[in-house]
Amino acid sequence: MSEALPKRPPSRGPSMGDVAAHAGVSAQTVSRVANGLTNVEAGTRDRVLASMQALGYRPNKAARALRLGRFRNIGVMMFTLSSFGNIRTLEAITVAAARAGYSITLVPVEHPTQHEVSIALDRLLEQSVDGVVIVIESHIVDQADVDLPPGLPVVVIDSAERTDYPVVDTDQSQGARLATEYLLQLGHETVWHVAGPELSYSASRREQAWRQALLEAGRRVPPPVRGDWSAASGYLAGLELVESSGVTAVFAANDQMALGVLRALHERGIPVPAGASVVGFDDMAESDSFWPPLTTVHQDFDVVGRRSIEVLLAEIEGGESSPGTIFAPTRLVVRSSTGAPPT
Amino acid sequence: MSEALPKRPPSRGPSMGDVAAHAGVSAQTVSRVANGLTNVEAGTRDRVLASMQALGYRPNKAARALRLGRFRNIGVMMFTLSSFGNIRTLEAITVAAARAGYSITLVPVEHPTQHEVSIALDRLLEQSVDGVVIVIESHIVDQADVDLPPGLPVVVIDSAERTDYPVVDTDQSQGARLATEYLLQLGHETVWHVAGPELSYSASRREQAWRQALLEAGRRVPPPVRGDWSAASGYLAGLELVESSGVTAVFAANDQMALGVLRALHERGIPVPAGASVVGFDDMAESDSFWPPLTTVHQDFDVVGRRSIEVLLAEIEGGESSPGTIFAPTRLVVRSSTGAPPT
DNA sequence: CGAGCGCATGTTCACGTGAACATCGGCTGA
DNA sequence: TCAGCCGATGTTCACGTGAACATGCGCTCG
Repeated sequence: MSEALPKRPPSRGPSMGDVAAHAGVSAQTVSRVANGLTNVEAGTRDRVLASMQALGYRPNKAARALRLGRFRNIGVMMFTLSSFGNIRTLEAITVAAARAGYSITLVPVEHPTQHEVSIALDRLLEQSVDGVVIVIESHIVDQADVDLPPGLPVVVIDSAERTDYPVVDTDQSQGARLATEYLLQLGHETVWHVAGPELSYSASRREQAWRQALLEAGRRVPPPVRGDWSAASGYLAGLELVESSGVTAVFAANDQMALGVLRALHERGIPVPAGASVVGFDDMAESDSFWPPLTTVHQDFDVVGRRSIEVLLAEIEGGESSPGTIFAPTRLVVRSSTGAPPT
Repeated sequence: MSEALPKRPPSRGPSMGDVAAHAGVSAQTVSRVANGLTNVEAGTRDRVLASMQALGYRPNKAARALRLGRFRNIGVMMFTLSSFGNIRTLEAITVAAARAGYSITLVPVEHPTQHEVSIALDRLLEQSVDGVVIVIESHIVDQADVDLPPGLPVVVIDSAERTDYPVVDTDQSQGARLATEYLLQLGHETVWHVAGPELSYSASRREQAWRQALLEAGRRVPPPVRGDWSAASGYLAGLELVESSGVTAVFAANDQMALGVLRALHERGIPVPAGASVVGFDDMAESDSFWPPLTTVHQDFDVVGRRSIEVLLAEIEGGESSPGTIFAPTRLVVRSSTGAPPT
């Protein structure tokens, strides 16, 4: 928190009053024109528009927000921009919000600690936001002793379990099942798993579905190796898996870790997919160019972003809160990193 | 632009007046406490703080902004979140701004056309922003017939040439030279280049420096192959390069395209680095896990983000505009994708 | 032909805040 | 003892906007 010392007067632009004086009408008429109301005579409207143009008038959002009690602004709280999923989600949210005439205020959380989440949430609430999208492992959000103001519309992404807020998310379970079953179907005896961090709901849901799919097929469930979503952690996990014997199929909880696994396999001279198959999750743009191109579970982040904003706007503008979870389906994208097990 | 129909009154939170009444003081005293002024008796302050707590008071940012003419908000205009550089820059900007007590409003530009840039800029100006960071190929910004309001503080990233605004950027030329000279030093006769899109200043500066370095070393300058930053375009470029004979060293204008080049080389059975060397630009987190791990030019996006905000805040709070360019230095990260040319 | 209605436009006011100025009480120093 | 001053607190006001209400004009219809 640094101090702000306003050294010079913050030159304000022209106001409605200025435009009104220039056009020879009342401020209210300018307001009507600015808001596109129809009950203004064409000639008057043109005159006002001309004056706006001439003076370079721009409506003052602060004044409008103060008057209306609405800001047309949505707060987004996000832990990191390092993960592909978060980035794409943010992009989708931003675009969807912009289309609805809302802007986005992004609040970073540098470290995923309760304390920092509380701080960030606090800062978010002091912003002028009509609603909030939280894209953070909700384990942390749950633990954080923050009480969201009761009236504040909220949507949570990458989360579950709590039923008091609407949740929008990719159907993690379906995707993980897709990946696991595909590998089994190729003839692999079982499937190893490189899991995401413990704190992440998406990670645990993917892991759970992987386990479930194996159990249902009556296969052995090997112990999962845990990473932190990063390619580096995937590499480490890959090295560990290579040590164990009999690993023929690996399902990594995201593409970045899958990339690390691929590296480990290459380093140890294991050909992919001839020696081992690898499947990722996310379908990031680059996974097509991995070596070999990665078979992965495609997530539709655009849908997640769009639906989140829809739900949030329904809350904001309609007042209808709809607790519950909306799932976006996934699909398997088969490329060259998967094949039959070595004989 | 959708219509907003406010169906229910936007429940407002408690105001200073409410807190004042609750604490038995005047609204002005509440204001003083809220702003941390010292001329309030300890007992009074405690009473006010208790009342704030009790009522769940949060200062209304719109009212404050209206009163002060300042918003503590910075607009960021960005074309895409698909490029690693943009993402890291955004992250750095967000963190730096948050540290200074500013929030970030993100405005997306879906397609890099003049028209959309104008629209976006317009929308940004209607937001309550104290300043703007533009992270867009400035070819487009230049062409767009938008006149930024004269008083508005602006910083441009990924740009150059125009001297009326401060520009903060990575030292593209230095980085490209680093990469090219390193490859020559390894014994390669010359260096092929996979360039970025024509519209990008960073791309053209990297290309220019690559050319310059070759010329200075008295080497032949092969025709550059142009991509669009994506791994897919890098793959295509790689296929094209593989056709030409005598390609032993490739400098790709970013890591994503380098990844595509690697894929093309693998596909054609050319070993890296034994058969050909590849260098990227960016040092994205994953490049360490490419196969083989990628030698690349490391950009310090944190510095770029931080310096941008510094310059912008100096403009906003100090009123000192400092046109000119600030360059952040790069460094070469040598990994396993480079080696001596095949004999 | 005049009462009344609809439509364009004007006037008033409050949204929540903080700067400027006003007030009030106690304390210092000649 | 009292003028003067300082520090805590209160009062007034304007920031730019849009809702609610007021005005005034022309036209329709009985």
